[in-house]
Amino acid sequence: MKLGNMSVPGDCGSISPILARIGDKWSTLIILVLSEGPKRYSVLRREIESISQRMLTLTLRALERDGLILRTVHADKNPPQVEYELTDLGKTLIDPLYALCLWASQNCDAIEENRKKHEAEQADA
Amino acid sequence: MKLGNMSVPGDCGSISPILARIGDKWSTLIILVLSEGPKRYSVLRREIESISQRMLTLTLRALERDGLILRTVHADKNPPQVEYELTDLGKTLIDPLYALCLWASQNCDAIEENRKKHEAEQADA
DNA sequence: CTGCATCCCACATGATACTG
DNA sequence: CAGTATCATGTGGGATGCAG
Repeated sequence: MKLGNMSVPGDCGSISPILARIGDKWSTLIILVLSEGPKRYSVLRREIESISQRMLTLTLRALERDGLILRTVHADKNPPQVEYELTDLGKTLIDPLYALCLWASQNCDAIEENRKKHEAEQADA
Repeated sequence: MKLGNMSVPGDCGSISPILARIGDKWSTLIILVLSEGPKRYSVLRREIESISQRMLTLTLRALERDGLILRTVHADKNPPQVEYELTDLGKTLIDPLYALCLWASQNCDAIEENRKKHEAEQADA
């Protein structure tokens, strides 16, 4: 795939699935939250208010499977604790993801505005 | 939301929907393809092989609604032509998106490997 | 050529309840 | 605390056919 002057090594068919994973509803959020440092399961749940227990578990597993996060069980503790943290690979995702986040926060107003404007035009027609 | 030393203006509740939009299955691909320049509907269809007509239209409409792309109809032409291009707002997305793409292409092998390794460990247990 | 409408199914996600 | 299991559901997305 090429992008203007830039070119992406590898075909776009191979990056699309990756994009799908990190772009899914929760992965990005989880990675960003974990970028602050290791967190326990319950902490993640609290910080990502809207996520359901189920999806938190599923997403964490998927990210672990891909080697983006590390899951550490402290079985000796009572109550039991499980800590999640980014792997080195996972950490390399912080920067690009943060850039995207920044873009989103900077432009969400503009998008919102465009949406309203568009609705208004629709009403005319 | 905070990310290590960095902090994101606005709460994460507001950026999540944005991330969801640009992170959906097709938006990223379409934006990247359009970053090469304006394209006609049929051209987009050809370049993004796996997309269905329906999803192409739907995604284009959504992106247009958000002011990321511009839709221009050349009604005078025969056969009719419709051209899509990135708006200025849309163009600001290229860089962060490209960064992500680059990451994906650079690390998809590592991820693939991790996945296999993980499966092997599962088999042991 | 462009693209809308309809049908339809699979899957992703949510809610709730239960377990070690 | 950290999950798992089950059920219910909404939506994404493909196929097809029609229209301007």
